[in-house]
Amino acid sequence: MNEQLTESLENYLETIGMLVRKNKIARVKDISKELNVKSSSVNIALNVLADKGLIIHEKYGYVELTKEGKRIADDIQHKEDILFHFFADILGVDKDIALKDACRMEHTISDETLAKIIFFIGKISKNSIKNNK
Amino acid sequence: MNEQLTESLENYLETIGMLVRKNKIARVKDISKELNVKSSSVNIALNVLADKGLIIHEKYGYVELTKEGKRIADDIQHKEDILFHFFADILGVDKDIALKDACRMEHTISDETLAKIIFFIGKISKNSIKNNK
DNA sequence: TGCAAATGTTATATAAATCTAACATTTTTA
DNA sequence: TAAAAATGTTAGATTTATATAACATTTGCA
Repeated sequence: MNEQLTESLENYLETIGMLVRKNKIARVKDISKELNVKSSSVNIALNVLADKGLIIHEKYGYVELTKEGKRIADDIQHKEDILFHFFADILGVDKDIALKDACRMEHTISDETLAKIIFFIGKISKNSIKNNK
Repeated sequence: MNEQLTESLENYLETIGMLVRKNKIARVKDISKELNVKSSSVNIALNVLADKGLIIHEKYGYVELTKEGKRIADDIQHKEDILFHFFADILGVDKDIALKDACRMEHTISDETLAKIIFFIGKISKNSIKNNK
């Protein structure tokens, strides 16, 4: 159940999660547009994800995340959010660059390092309040 | 001249740089051992790197970095060093995990974000001295 | 110094991720 | 409601990165 997904498959899951949040549904066309790949590529990826039990996709129908698929999608989105916040708001990196970096690093950062970053953000924020800046 | 290398090719370059630093020379066998790939895979990668003008590799001979190859290898190594230092020494991440994360993220972090991290490390260090801790 | 061991290379195969082109189904609309 | 447009799927090709197996060269030592 816990085999490692490729960066590509993680991106598909994350995108499906985002589309469901935004539009209630996720379609092949939307995934394709979002990831800048052809819909034939999307189909192949969806078959793999369905085989792994991470999505449900009936022919010509919408794409849905299973419970496990949603867990993974949310986890990756969370990593992206933390990294983006850290880069853009704490380090002061340009927002476009911060997002691009976060979208790549979300696939490789360990839970341990992420946890330390979250802890660090908390500490920094408290200090800012204490020092009134 | 500035086409983007794959993560795999960057790892080969970086490893060659490390071996030359450590042993004066880099051999196919050592690269293979270091990266945990077969020497046939190393050979294929070396051909690609030679085509791109990043290494010199005469048949059955040692592998050398060109000036441009060395520049790239050093750049990646520098990114790894900064990330490792930041994770391990500033955030307090376990050294093994910090290194593993640094070795993956060194391929995706932008120069801008790296520069902000370097600046941040400098600031933190100064504060530590000022606050005597 | 010649042979065995170590090292390096090439040929061929496989997996992942993408593409184009052809085809199928569904949706929209005249 | 039938034809056109939009969307989805499948087949087959390409690229990258790896592997195994067979072969070539170099090195080290009896």
